[in-house]
Amino acid sequence: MDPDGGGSPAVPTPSASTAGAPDAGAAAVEEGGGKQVLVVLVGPPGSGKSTFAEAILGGSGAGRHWARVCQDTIGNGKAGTKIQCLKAAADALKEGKSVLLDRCNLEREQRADFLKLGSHVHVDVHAVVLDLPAKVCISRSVNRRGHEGNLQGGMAAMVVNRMLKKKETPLLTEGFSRIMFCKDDNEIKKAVDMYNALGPSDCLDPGIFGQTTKGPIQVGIMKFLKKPESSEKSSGPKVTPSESMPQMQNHFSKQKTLEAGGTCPVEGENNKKKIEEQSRESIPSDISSRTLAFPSISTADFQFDLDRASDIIVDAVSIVLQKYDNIRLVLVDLSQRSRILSLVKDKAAKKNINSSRFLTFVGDITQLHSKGGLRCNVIANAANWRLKPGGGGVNAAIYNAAGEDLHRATKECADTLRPGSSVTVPLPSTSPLHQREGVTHIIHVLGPNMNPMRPDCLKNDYTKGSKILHEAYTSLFESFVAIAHNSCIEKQNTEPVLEKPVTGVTSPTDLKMKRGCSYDSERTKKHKLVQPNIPSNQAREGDNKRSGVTSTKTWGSWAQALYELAMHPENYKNSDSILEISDDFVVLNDLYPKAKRHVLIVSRRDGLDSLADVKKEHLPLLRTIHSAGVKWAQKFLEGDSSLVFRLGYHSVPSMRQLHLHIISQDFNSSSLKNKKHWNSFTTTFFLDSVDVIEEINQHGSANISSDDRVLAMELRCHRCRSAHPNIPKLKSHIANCKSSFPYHLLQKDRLLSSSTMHMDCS
DNA sequence: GTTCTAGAAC
DNA sequence: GTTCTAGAAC
Repeated sequence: MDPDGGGSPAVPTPSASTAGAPDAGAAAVEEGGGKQVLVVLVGPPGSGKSTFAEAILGGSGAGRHWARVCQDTIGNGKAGTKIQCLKAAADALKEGKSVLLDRCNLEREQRADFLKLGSHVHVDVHAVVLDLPAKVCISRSVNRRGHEGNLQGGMAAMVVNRMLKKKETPLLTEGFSRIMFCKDDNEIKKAVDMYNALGPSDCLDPGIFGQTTKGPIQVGIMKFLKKPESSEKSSGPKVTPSESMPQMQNHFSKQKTLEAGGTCPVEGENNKKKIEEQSRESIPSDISSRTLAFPSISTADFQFDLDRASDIIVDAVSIVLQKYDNIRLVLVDLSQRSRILSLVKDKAAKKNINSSRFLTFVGDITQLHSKGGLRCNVIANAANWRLKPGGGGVNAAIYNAAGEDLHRATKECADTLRPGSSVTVPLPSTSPLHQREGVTHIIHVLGPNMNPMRPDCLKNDYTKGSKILHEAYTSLFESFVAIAHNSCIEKQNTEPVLEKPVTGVTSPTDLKMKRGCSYDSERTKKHKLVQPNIPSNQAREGDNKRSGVTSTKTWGSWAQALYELAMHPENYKNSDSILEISDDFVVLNDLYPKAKRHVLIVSRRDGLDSLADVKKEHLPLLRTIHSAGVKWAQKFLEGDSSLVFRLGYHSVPSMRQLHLHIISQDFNSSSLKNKKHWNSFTTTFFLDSVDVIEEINQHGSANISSDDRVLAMELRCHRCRSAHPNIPKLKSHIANCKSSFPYHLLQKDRLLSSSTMHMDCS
């Protein structure tokens, strides 16, 4: 075989003859003057690393002994680690073998320890970069089945997308003696042939081979996940292709903005100083990665009523800040006399929103750092539905400032945007906006239109308009939280690579994944209800208006089951579902569990229908119930230490009688069927018991800010916050998502696991 | 809370 | 044709 068959200079022949190579073995490797080789394969999932390694292991070879060290398989079913790979590589090298390192190795940091290993044992360390187009890797990884590391399907697309964004091209200065780039299958085959022909005494020429200059990697996850909608079907605003859609009436005057120097409308101080002070006060130093600057949506060209809009902004901000501790939001407007800024500022103050976590800012959103002293990595764009540059206002300004990179990157992510949704676009590092202002992500967001001169005018239907505007801000903030969360995780945890959280496009309405994810959609099985073992004539009816009931909600007969249980637990004591009965509460398995473990602790206090009725005097009861919850969670953890529990109340429960949910966070249950189920446990609708107790202790009542609207929100993974188009896709995702939980859940014992409860998990 | 089912989405 | 959602009924 001619290893250089194609005559490509990228694939050199071994410098020593491969003919008649001596027999294999560590001694032979030394004798021939050739060295053992550690081949560091560099490439994302789907690039063909394993195929490459297998082809050499299975090839006829020239007598060299090879070992494959593969992170996907080294954990014997569990996720492998870099440490395991390092050890296996060191062992193989000690045995005189050459090593094929089969892991992604895309980042310099991920490669560094293996290069150190190579220098310690005096072997040549080569990099073979499987530099195939992103779309090829994504397509392969999405479509493959039976992958060793179980990275396939839609999840794989997101992982590949994310990993490629972080790719750092190997350099000789890292310590490689040789780096070879393979751009297609043909070049990969030549490289395989070359290593197959490498006898124990052969060595390959040092240097770089096959590299071509390339622009920044533009990966297009949405090409594989999203099917572009036809214009007829789109429910978004429709304009003819030639129309432009300016978002704001006031055209930017950049010169003016710069001179304004970004002054906060409230305090006449220099903004830079103020921002810095605030950062020192209560915000961590790396706050820029957790700051979102956003313009007011829909209030300029789309003519949304400013008073209503300001209510919605403050409400949406309030919700997201309650949910996430460690983020900062900045509403930006160009005008010193901005009415929306002053309305929002007043309402935020009235609502006691922490002014260091939410602020208003006068300035140009494209020059926040250079001219305003405000560091933030993420800015929102008031986009048009076609996600095109032009028009006027914020959209034009951001596209102008970001250059062609933004247009290109946006096209890779999505084609259109519907009112009420958002899409995250990573801004290439080549963009001037990235380089000058440090902006790493743009989140395009589209709000409702009230302007009859613009398409899809809602004709003053503020019921619909307000709903859409709220959805737009919620989607924007959730998209931002996903970025901030990932940024936080990346800093904390550099391995294993495949376990890093992923962020995709964050608009459920625009996200159209290909079908094919497996999901067990069996029709509902009938669950056996708890039946009282006494005649039902003892069951009371019409108790809703009994004195002592403070909430005004009326309960249907079906919603009274827990109340009946709490008042007469003795009637149910033979039921398998009842786990414990005390004077204060009854513990039972939820009849329709939404996770592997899901139990309810039902208060027995008459008059407490839901959290809305709870006052300071009920604190001891709440603490008793909480302790019981912790006890039962601990009991379940003793049976299965892999579970993670959350204890909390529904803001507006369906069933009468105060009850605490203890629910494992796998959400692996056939009873979890719809959006309402999911969102009732994973949004602000679910109030953690620890927070409820604290709020009641401090303010005398629970803060029930969420209502039914949050139950209709987009489906997001409770761990990585990625959005999913429907329940089966979501379930398929959460079954595999290994991202750590959002930051706020990791605080204050909101999550109970074998590690937080200091249990022996061996 | 669930079940049922029409019709939208694929 | 099948899958999935959402709203009505209970």
